Amino acid sequence: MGISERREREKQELREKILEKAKEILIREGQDNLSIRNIATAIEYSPATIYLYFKDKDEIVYELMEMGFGKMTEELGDAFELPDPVERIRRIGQGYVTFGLKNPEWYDIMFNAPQPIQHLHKCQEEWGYGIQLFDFLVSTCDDAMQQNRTRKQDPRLVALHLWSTVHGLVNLSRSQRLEMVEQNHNDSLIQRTMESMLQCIFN
Amino acid sequence: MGISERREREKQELREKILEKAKEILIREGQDNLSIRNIATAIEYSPATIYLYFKDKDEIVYELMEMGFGKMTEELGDAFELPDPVERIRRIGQGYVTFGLKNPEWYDIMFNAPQPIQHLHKCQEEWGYGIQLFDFLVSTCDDAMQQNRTRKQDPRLVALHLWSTVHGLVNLSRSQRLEMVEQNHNDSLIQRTMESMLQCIFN
DNA sequence: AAATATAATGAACAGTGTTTAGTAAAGTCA
DNA sequence: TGACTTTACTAAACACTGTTCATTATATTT
Repeated sequence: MGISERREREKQELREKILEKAKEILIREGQDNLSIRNIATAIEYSPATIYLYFKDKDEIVYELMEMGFGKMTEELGDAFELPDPVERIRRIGQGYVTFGLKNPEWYDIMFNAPQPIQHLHKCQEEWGYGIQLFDFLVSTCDDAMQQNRTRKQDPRLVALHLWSTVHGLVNLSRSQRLEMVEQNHNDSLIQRTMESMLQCIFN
Repeated sequence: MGISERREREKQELREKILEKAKEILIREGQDNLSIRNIATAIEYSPATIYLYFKDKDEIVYELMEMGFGKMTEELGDAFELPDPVERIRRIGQGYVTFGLKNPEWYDIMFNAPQPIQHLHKCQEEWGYGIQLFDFLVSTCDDAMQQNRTRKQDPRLVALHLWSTVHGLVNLSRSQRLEMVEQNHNDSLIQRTMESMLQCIFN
């Protein structure tokens, strides 16, 4: 009988419509306006209906985080496949920061918001995308080390150094702290700082 | 006539009591529970009264940010006066990160929250404490450069590199992203990453 | 004591996430 | 087709949030 299958499909469709509208609200109105009621209005259902498709708001934000990682991975494009490890790191770093500066709402959900992590804890699951990205960075740092492009040390320390810096730069910009200490702060200052870091880590 | 002076004094006292209770709530219950109503209950006045002493909540959070800077400066202690610029940077960096990890609520208000910056915009004022700290860092980097302890370059880039990294580390820890990618993440991993950065910038 | 100036508040507004009891619709079977 | 069951949905409520404003209470001055 195809009825229960159709029902399953319809259920899936509404679930995806909720996420689609949530995404639109996030982009157009920001995280502050991403409320259950606003999503409900957008999909033309009552707020309570959303709870038949998602356990809570954390789960919706978690799904948005996954969408964000998809978007970022897409934008990073072929940077992952560059043969030279240092160039790989450079291009990934630039792409990461550019993504963060151009999509602060996405970035915030992916790397700052507590909701997705809360959801992972509730499900006892791992942060797949994050782990994947960090592990790739660690192994790329290891590649660079094998080629004597950087000092011998725990590659996780180099990876964390890199990640912290780009994360810090994006957040200092997003929180308006950078423009408070550097009036003529622009993307170039951030780019040059990144380059300064790369020059200092690799050779 | 001393009456208007006494009134002024009483007004100041209640204002400070509000901030004192706000601070207590922030420490004991976190930023999420720092609501006007909770403060009102704590000072045994109605919520509306608070608006006779502060323009809005942003102003209260701004004042807490200033308190936080006082607290941090205190904890950094004599690190500012170390004669060796690199040692100065090392100790300030360690103090900064330790403060951030031990006082996430304070740190968040000081370096992440939008409210204090919103307040500064409304008053058309500058971020005094932040500028002071960053400028000190820039000039310390300059000192190190004069002593040939680091490559010749714009000291602002080195300062921003340092700040971004420690800011990134504190935020990755605070947002639980670090423990998601490194199960046995502890303060030592962060400390070693900082040391790795210092080894790579200075000599 | 009456008039005035200051201080404080109750109640409301428009919002938030979430739960629950009850209703409407759809599917099943005689 | 009509009765029964299962599924889908929602109105209303709860306990919150920041903020404003008309009204009341208190303190000071005349």
